[in-house]
Amino acid sequence: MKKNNQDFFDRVYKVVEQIPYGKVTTYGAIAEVCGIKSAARTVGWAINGASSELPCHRVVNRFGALTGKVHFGDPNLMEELLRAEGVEFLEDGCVDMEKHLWKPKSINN
DNA sequence: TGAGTGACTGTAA
DNA sequence: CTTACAGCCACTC
Repeated sequence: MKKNNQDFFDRVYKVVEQIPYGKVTTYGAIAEVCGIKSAARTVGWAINGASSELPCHRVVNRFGALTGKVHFGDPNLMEELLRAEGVEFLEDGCVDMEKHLWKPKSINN
């Protein structure tokens, strides 16, 4: 019962859309809210096939590193977008998770 | 149908 | 401490 794969994608889209301005979240957090915390890798796939309207630049790995920046077409674009939103970066090139980490809540559809 | 890959994470050595 | 391996789920060849 219930579709699984498609539903997972749909959930990912909704979660990413809920990311507030100037905030970021992690793949694991999204996957967990989607019901499969172990599917962090699949979250990346879902975002990869998502619409351009999706703020995928606010999605980073658990370290805050912009691992998906290469998929934006320009490696600097992701960082520029986040900086434009007021997101601070550490010397490591990672997002300041302590200040900008946003924990997604239940989808609640 | 089966094997390989990937925008991740966690544990082991 | 750093490096390697395995697990997880969905997609493509």
